[in-house]
Amino acid sequence: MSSNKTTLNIDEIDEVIHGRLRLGIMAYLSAVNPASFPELLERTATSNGNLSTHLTKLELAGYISQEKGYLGKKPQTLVHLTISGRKAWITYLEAMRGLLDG
Amino acid sequence: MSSNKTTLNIDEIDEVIHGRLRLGIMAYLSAVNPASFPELLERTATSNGNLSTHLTKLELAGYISQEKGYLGKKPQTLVHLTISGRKAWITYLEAMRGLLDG
DNA sequence: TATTGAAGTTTGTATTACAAACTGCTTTTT
DNA sequence: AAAAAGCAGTTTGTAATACAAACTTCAATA
Repeated sequence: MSSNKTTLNIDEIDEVIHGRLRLGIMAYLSAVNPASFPELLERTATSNGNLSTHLTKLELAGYISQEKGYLGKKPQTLVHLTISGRKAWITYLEAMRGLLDG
Repeated sequence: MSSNKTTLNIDEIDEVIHGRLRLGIMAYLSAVNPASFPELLERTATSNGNLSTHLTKLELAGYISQEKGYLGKKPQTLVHLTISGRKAWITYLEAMRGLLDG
């Protein structure tokens, strides 16, 4: 069994995904994949520095990959949700729904 | 309108509630109100020090109140979800559902 | 050729999360 | 009766986290 009467399963909540900004990134990527860095910047309304560090964390966890290429002559990073990332997202959704729906 | 095309509404996610342990506390209190300190300790499977500090945060936000009394001769703190806390919980649920159901 | 600008990264700081250590009271053991 | 153990919770110290300011690099424009 995945949960019992004596403990809430908050330990099942993946902290890498749970962080507010990373949650936004993952939610967006789950719908739009890949997405560019500037696109994520606009959607999440954060600073580029902050976005960069959080993308690095997601990348280290294996949930996204960053494809550094060019759009014309401008550098453009495309952020891809990986297979592992999509699985983690599904798992996160289930854990949260379990918690939120009581 | 509460959301538009250009931004995810991650700023609507209440950080006081979103923290993993506080989320567990709030979820539990939304079903069992009030709950005792030892009861929360068991359900959340954390240390008493950590539970104490997070309860203080929730209290400062006005989401819970701590009623210090006695069960026989043992001190017992009962943790109550406040009206404001329940409202904030509902709001949080809606924000998260919006984000997760995408 | 200087200046502006876009696309990111690195660095510094303030906040947060967590558990170890502590306090105070009660019950049990010797 | 004194010491030891246990329950209930708080305070304190440290490691990790989040965030934006400052920096880097290259391209387009004045």
